Amino acid sequence: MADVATLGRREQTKSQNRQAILDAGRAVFAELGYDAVTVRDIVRRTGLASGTFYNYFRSKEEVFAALADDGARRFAPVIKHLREQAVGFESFVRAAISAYFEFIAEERRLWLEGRPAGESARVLPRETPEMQAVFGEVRQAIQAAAGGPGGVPDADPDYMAAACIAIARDVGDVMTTRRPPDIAGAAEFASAMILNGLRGLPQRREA
Amino acid sequence: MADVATLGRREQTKSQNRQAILDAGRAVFAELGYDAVTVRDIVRRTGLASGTFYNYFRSKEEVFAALADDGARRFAPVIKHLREQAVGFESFVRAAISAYFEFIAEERRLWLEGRPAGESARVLPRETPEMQAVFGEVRQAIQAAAGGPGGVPDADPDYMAAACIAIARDVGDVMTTRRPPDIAGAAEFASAMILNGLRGLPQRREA
Amino acid sequence: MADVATLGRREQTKSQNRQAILDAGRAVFAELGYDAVTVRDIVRRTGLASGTFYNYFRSKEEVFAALADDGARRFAPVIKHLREQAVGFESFVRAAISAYFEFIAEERRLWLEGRPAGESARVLPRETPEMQAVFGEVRQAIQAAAGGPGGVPDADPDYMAAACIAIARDVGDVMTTRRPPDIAGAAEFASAMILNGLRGLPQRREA
Amino acid sequence: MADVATLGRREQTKSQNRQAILDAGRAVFAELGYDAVTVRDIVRRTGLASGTFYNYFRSKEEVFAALADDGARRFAPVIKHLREQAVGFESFVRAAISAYFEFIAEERRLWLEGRPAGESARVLPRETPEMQAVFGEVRQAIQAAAGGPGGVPDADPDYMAAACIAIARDVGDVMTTRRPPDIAGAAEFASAMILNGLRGLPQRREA
DNA sequence: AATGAATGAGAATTCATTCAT
DNA sequence: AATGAATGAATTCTCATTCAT
Repeated sequence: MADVATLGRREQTKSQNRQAILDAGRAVFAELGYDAVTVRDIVRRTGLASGTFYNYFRSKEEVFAALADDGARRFAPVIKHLREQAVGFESFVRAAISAYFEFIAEERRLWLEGRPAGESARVLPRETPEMQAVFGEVRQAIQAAAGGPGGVPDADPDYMAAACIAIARDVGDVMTTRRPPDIAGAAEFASAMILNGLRGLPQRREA
Repeated sequence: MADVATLGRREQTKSQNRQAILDAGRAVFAELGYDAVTVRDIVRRTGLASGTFYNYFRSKEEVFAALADDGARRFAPVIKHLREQAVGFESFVRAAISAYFEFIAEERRLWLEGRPAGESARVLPRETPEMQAVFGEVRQAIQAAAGGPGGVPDADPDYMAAACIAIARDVGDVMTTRRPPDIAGAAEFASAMILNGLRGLPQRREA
Repeated sequence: MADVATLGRREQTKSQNRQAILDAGRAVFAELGYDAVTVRDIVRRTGLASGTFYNYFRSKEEVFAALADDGARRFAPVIKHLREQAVGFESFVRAAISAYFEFIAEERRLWLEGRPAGESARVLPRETPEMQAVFGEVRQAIQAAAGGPGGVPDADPDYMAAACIAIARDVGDVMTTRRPPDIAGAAEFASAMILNGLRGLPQRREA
Repeated sequence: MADVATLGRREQTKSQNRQAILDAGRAVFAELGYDAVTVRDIVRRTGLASGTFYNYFRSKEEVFAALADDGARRFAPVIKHLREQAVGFESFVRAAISAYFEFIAEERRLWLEGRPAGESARVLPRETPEMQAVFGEVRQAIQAAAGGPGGVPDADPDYMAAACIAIARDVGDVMTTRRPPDIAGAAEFASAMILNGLRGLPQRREA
C-alpha cells in the first residue's frame, strides 16, 4: 500500500509516475467513490507533487477515463475468449456471470481485509472504471448477438443488454453483502433469471 | 401522530420552514443531482437564511433521507393498493411496471420541456428520493411475497427483489432516452423479462 | 497602517468591511501596481478572512472599478467647481493643472515618507483609480467645451482631450522625479504647452 | 562589437537560441501584453526546453529589456537620419510624427487582420519594447537639441521631451481606434500641437 | 428561532525554477 | 549546453458551519 509513497521521487521514471497516478486513482475511486474523489486525494496517494499530476492528466475525469480504457483493454479479450470458448449463448452467460461474481467477491474481500471491522464498504466494485468497461463490452456482445444464431432472441438489443447487466450487477451487489458470499448460488440465480427471462421475450419480427 | 390542526402557531411556522427546505431540496436534487447539490443551493432556493437550515437538518444527506422517508410514507399505500387490486403476481408486476414507466416518461417530458433543445438530462427520475423510497417498498413487497400464495417463486427474496427492480430501472432508463419513448413496448419487455425470469428460477426447498 | 489589521474582526460592521477592502485595495494598488496585485494581497491587508472578500467583490477588477467610481464621485464636483470658478478656458487649465500637480507631488511625498531611502516608486499616482476617474472627467469637460464659447478651439475633441491629458500626465511624472519638485514651474510649462498648442490648432470647419 | 563572421560554430548556435527567445518574446509581448506573458509562453513559442531559457535570461523582464535594447540599436540611426534629413526642427517633428503614425496604423492593421471581428486590440503597438526604445531616442534627440540652433526652445528639455512624446503617443492611440484611421489628420493635429506648444514656451534664461 | 456576515479549511490550477540526465 | 519532468509555493474561489444580533 505504501510502496509507491515510500519510493523516492527521483527514482520514479516518467511512465512510473503515470502508473502511480493511475494506481492511486483506482485506489481512491474504490475507497471514496467517484464523486467524492478530488485531484488532491489522488495526488496525496501518489506522494508526488501536486503539479506533477497535471503533467499527466488534466482532471480526475481523465484519470477515470484512462482507468476505464485500461480496463476495457484488459477485459475485452477475456470476454472475447469467453464467447469463443462457450458453446451457445447459455454457456457464455453462465461463464461471464461466474467470472464477474468471482471478481467482485474477490475485490470485496480485498477491500474488507484492509479495513477496521466496523467500516462498511462505501463503494461497490462494479462502480470501478474497469467494471464500467466490462459492462460496455458485454453490452456490445449482447447487442451484436441479438437475433443471431447464438440463441439470443430477436428482441430490442438495448433493452436486453440493459436488463442482463442490471440483473448481474444488482444481484452481485446483494451477494457481496452476504458473509460469506454464495458465489455459486448467486451465479445460478442470475444466470437462470437472465436465460429464462430472455427466452420468453416477445420477438420483434414475425411470430 | 400530531395532527396538523392541533399544532400551535409557532409549530406551524416551524413545520413550514421544514417543508420549504424539503421542497427546495427535492427541486435541486432533481436539477443538479445529489452529488452536485450543496447546502447553499438548497438554502438559496428556500429564501431562508443560511443559518436557519441548521435548525432543521444537519446536512444535505439528512434532507435527502427525509425526502426518501416522505416518499416512502406517500407511496406505501399506493403500492399496497396496486397489490390488492391485482389478481395474482403477474398482474401486479404488469401494473407496477406500467405505472413506473409512465411516471418516469412523464417526468422526463417535463424536464425536457423546460430546457433548451441541446441540453440533455443530467438526473434520472429514478434517482430522486421518492423513487428510492418506491424501490424500497417494492423490495419489501416482493420479499414478503416470496414463496407465498401470490405466485412469487420460493427463491432467494433479496435476489428476486434486486433483479426485478434492476430490470425495471435500467430498461426504464433506456426507454427514457428514446424519442418518443415506447412506454407500452418497454413495459411489455420488462414485464416479460421479470415474469419469465422468475418462473424458471430454481426453488429453494424440495426438488 | 496596522490600524485596520489590529481591530478585532467582530467589531467591524458590514459597511466597515467594505470600506476596509476598498482602503486595502487602494493601498496595494498604489504599492504594487494593478497587475501585480492579487486578491490575497488585498485581503491580507484587511486582516479579514479570505472568504469575506467575496461577500463584497467578485474580483480585484471590481475593487478597482469601485475605487475609480468613488474617485469619480469625489472629483467630479471639484472639476466642476474649477470650471465654474474659472473665467475662460485658460484659467481653468491653469487651475486644473496646478491642482493636479500639487496633488501628485503630495502623493509622492507621502509615498516616499513611508519608504526606506533606496526604494523607488513603482507606481505613479496618476495610475490610481481616482486619477483615472479624474482624467475621465477632464476628458469629458474638454470634449464638451470643444468649439464652444469657452475658448476651446473647434478641433477634434478626442485628440484635444488626449493631448491635454497626456501633457499634464507626463510632465507631472517628470516633475515628481525631481527633488524637490518644482510645482509652479512644471505647472507653468504644462499650461503654456497646452494653451499655446491648442491655440494654433487647425479649425475643423471654415477658415 | 564581435562580428557575426568571427563567431565559431558553438557561439552561432548559442546566439541562435538567444535570438529565438527574443523573437518569441516579441511575439508574445505583442500578443498578450507584458503583464500577461509568462516565461512559459515565451519558451513554448521557441520550441526550446524550459530549462534552456535560463541559460540566456533570468526572467521575462530581462527579455523585455533586451528587446528594448535591440530596438534602440536599430532605431537610433533611423532617428538620426530623420534629423539630418530634416531642415529645421519643424520638419523633423512632422516627419517623425508621420512616420510614427504610419507605423502604428500599419501595426494595428496587421493585428486586426489576424483576428476575428469582435476581438479588439489588447496591446498597443507603442507598448512594444521597440517603441519604448524609439521614445528613448526621441527624448534624447529633443533634449540634445534644446536651446540649440535647430529651433527647439530653451525650456526644460525633460519637460519638452515628455510633452512631445506624450502628445504623439496618446493622439496616436486615439487615432488607431478610428476606422479608418486618419493618419494625415492626426499627424497634422499632433504636429501643430507640439510645434505651437513649444513655440509659446517661457524661455529659461533672460526675460 | 431566524438572520446572514464572517470564517477558514480545502479544492483546482499555474508557473518560475531546479536539476538529474 | 540542452533537456524537460518534478517541484511546491502561490493564487483563486467555494462552501459548510458558526455565532453575534
